[in-house]
Amino acid sequence: MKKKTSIHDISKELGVSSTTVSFVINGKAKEKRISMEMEKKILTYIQKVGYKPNMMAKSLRTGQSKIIGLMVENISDPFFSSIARIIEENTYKLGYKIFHSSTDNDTDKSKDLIKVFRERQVDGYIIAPAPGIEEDIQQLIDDGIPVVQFDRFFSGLDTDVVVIDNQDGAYTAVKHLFENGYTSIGFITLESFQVQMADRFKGYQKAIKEKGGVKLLLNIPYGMEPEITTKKIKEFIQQNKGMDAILFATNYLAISGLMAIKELAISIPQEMGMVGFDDNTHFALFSPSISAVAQPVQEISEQAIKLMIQCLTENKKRKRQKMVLKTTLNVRESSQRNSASQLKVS
Amino acid sequence: MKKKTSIHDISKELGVSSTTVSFVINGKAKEKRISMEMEKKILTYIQKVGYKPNMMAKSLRTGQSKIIGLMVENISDPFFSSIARIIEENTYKLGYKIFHSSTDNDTDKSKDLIKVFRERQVDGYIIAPAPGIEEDIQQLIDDGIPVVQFDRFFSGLDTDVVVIDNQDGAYTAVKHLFENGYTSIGFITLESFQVQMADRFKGYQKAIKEKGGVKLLLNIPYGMEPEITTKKIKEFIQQNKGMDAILFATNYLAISGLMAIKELAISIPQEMGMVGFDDNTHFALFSPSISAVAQPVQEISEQAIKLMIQCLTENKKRKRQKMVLKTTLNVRESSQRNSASQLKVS
DNA sequence: CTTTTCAAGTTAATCGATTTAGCAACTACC
DNA sequence: GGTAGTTGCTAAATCGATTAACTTGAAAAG
Repeated sequence: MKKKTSIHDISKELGVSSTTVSFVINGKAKEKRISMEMEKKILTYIQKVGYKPNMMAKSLRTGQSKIIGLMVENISDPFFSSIARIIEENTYKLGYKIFHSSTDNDTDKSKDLIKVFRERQVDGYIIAPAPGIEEDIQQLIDDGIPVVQFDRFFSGLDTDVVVIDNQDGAYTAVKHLFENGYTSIGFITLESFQVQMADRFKGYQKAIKEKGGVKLLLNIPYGMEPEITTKKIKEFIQQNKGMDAILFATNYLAISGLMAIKELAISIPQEMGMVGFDDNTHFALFSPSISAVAQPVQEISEQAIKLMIQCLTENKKRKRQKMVLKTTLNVRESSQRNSASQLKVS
Repeated sequence: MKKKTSIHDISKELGVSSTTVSFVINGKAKEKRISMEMEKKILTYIQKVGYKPNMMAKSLRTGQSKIIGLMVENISDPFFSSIARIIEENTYKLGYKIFHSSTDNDTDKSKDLIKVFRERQVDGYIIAPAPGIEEDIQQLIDDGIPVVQFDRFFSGLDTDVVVIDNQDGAYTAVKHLFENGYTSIGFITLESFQVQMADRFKGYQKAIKEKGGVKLLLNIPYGMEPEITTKKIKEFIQQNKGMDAILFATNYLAISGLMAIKELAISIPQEMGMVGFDDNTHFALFSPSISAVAQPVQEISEQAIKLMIQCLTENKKRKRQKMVLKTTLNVRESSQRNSASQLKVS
């Protein structure tokens, strides 16, 4: 095991002080009045031995780890993994690394993760917060650590926020179903008081009220096995014979719902229309293809990074921003019984 | 911004030396003969102020970062994100954190990432290597840094390896297609010399040879846009009219293939059978459902961690292991024209 | 000729831990 | 009473960087 070369090894080898080497490495040669020849000499040598600074030492001294903590619900969920991918890619270019962790939307796990991140001197947090960690985030803020909330947020906290217009997304989806001839629309969502879910419900409710329709609601507890979810959805469908369309509040609920509908041998979109919240590449490939409210994943990621970098680089007393991004309704076969698929039948 | 309490703050406050505090924190109280009262006193105080050690300082001193680098092809690919999730979860319990990065299977990007990881003093690497980074990994080995290769590997390197039996997986899939009455089976794969792809091809070839069939091969360059891939697959299908089944070498090739088949209005499994390599939760939900060779994701992840932890904790001269895990063929509708779906038709 | 200014570096403290070597005080034993 | 052993703790070096403060010699200014 070769010992890595340190800045001291370099300084000894070249017969200069480590200060000089440090200045050169950090591009402060001009500023600190190091001669061109010295600079060249050091740079050449560094190149030759392939010196790489020890970030641990650097971080210890400067107090900056150049690590951003990313806390999501579940990194294996396509929505979050896409975001993780983009965030990772972009922050990397700026010299930051990402620690990420899945919270499972669990309070204790989240609290614990924040602790671990703090031990690691993470510079800032991009976080889709689990319920019940408001105080922990407040603590971060009090300690001057930048936080960007995304996907959902605690409104009582003075942080930057990137979210989508959940209410509008759900509203548009339900209206779309009405316009396509569906009359009794159900909403299957998570048993959750988090804003993103609450807003999707509000959007649903608003659309229903406008039409004077009846609310048909199913709440699934968080973290349920897919099979159990499917079973519950089947029961829900059977108990509501008149229901002819469903809006699903998350992508995996839509998947479980699809399974339920398949098992009940109900035809989509003829007997039952459906729209999912949060689109997926595969939705276009199902037969029938599945309509969905698409989140602007790229934009969410980029805005979250942008805000985080602003926090990290600009003056402390920046005003916090809240970005609300628009969703897009991707209309496909599953929600249109009076168009394309209708034509096929006739 | 409150300054975090350090071990010195504690020692000063309690009027003891920082050595003593350190011993207690690291559970060496008995070993280092610290009295019970002193231990209790320190532990109580630490609890009270919520002290958290600075891992940067710790790492600097000990030379261990307790960080494992995970390099995958693409973190937003379901296969890799599932693995990332499991690895993250399990290593976390052991006090390790994960840095991960997507290589895009790109040589330069991978080399660069290894550099960055080294700066960060990553303790070990779990890596699905991109082509052309054999020397860089060898360098890691020479420097005594543990490496576990997974999914694919360079056979010239003395590292632990976790892979699946790609050849057998592909062989079984093709044989299955033959058994279900398909006679002319194509193979759509990536233009790649990496072992995992080479082995899948070998398995295909072996099965074809046994039956005395004809090889029908399409190589798609890596990193192609899905639309272009779909176009190429369409052309391939049209140029090979006799071909009645296809094995796809990756999950996203299967998706592009599905799109191509759909656009050509060819019926599955009647006119064309198909099997994907690498299963996906959604495959069971397509109509028809898609058969696939499933990788034991959980086991791959667990073995990779196990081997890494062994490297990290056991004596240096451990013998490297190569684990070859079995795949499972999940038979669904897309590959059976003479069974369930056949019955429906008759 | 003295004082300033400037160029080109260097010294040494520091970040927050770990760890080796050692010190004082007490007990035990012959 | 002298020596050895034990108990309970501490001093100080160290990891590899950064950086404020200082030095030194030469040129410029007065």
